Amino acid sequence: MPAPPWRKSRRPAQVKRQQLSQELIVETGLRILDAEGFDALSMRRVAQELDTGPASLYAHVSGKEELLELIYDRVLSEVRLPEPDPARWKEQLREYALEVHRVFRDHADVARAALANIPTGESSLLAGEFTYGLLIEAGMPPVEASLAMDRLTLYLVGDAYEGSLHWARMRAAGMSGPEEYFQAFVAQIIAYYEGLPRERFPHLSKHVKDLTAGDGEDRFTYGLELLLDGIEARMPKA
Amino acid sequence: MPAPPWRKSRRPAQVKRQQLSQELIVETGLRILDAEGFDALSMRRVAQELDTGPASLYAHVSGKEELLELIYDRVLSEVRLPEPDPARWKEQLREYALEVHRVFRDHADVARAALANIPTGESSLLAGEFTYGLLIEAGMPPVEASLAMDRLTLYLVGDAYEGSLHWARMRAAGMSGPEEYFQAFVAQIIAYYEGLPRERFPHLSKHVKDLTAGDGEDRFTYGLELLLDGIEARMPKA
DNA sequence: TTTAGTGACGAACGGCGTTCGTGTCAAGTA
DNA sequence: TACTTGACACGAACGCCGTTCGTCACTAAA
Repeated sequence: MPAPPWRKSRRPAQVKRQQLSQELIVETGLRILDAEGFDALSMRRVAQELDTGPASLYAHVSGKEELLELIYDRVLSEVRLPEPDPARWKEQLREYALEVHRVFRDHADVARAALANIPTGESSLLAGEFTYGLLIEAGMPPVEASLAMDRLTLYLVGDAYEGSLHWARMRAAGMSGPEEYFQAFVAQIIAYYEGLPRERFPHLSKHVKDLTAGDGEDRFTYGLELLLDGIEARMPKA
Repeated sequence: MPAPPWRKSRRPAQVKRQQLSQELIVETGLRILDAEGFDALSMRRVAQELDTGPASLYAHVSGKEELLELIYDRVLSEVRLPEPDPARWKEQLREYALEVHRVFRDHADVARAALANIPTGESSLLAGEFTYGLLIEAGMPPVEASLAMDRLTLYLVGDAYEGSLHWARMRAAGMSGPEEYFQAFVAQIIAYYEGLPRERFPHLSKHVKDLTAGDGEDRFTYGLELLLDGIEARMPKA
């Protein structure tokens, strides 16, 4: 006996629906984050991408905050850690920092979810163990090694965060590539700084060109070397 | 002749209404920021505080983003700058950093509005001129001085940002003072880290106590000295 | 075959930033 | 003095957001 035509079947194509899962949600969130940026990442957007309503996500994730943490740790899992070699602690710390920097650049906006999270995810912990172990085995006192690790991490995340805000602005301005944005941005700054009154801002207005020198990479490296040198100066002599 | 009773007077007490102005809006926003935190600061909340509707603000401020920038610069104006003395550049830079740190602590959440803003406000520019001039006059090449200033600023704001996120958590947990939060927080971390498998995280689990040593102030100072020492090592000899 | 439990999800709540159109009033002009 | 003009104030609405509630379809145990 056929169903009466006015009774619409409730779930037209249920069979093909893939199961929701935390992993699927995290992966989808990361995809949105990479493609459309932090501001576009909402629970509703993730649900839409999965052809469902926002309420469905809450069975697998306690809320947006947890989702962000999960995405962050998922990204950190892309960081490749070498076998620790305390004799080369400085080189290895530098390589580690550059590796994290690279991963953060590939997932620009993930840093917005990162600051002030005590690492509890698997990948964060592994990264922490690597850094901390390296400093300890190189001879640094435990308390100081904690501070050094903490500051280095703050630097990595802080720099990435700043970069991601620039990225967001670029997107908001409707630009396609970093070059275009960078160019327009620098031009703006130069124009503004050159218009400053010389007597009140003698140094800034004199060195406008130098102020805008160096891209993000240069700046990151410079700050990194500052920190590493500072740490080295405090490392007990072998 | 009395007005018909059904026609309610449109503006009951118009006389006493104070004029809106950009300064008033900024000051109100800052008050909310300090008292209730970043997440409580909304256009509607500011308008409410001024006994008006949110639309009224847009005559004086282009939007929330501009409001945040204005508040940020307003806060920076509390930073007191000494007369530059290049011979004492390191001390002065340290004092400057501590002064900024102090101001950011008084207005915890303002750092959330600060990252990635090329300084265009009056106070930001004055701070920049101070820092930059100090490095230049101390003998640092202009390009390198730009990098050093940039990284130092990033550190100041990044640290404050992290602190403000902690503050927000504290508020969300309904705690009253930093001590209570700090205590609960540290206890949580210790418990978690002690539960880690020893074989995978030998260093982390061995030095749990040391990992949580040092309060925010200690950490800030340590990172600051790292940077300053790094800069000093690059400063051409006098 | 009944029951208990779980995941999916439509609908709604309260909040957000911002825009539109209208209303009011003061200053300038004829 | 009468009229025009323009700036400001603001109620209402639009389209978002995160989250919660109650209900429904379905599965697995009893």
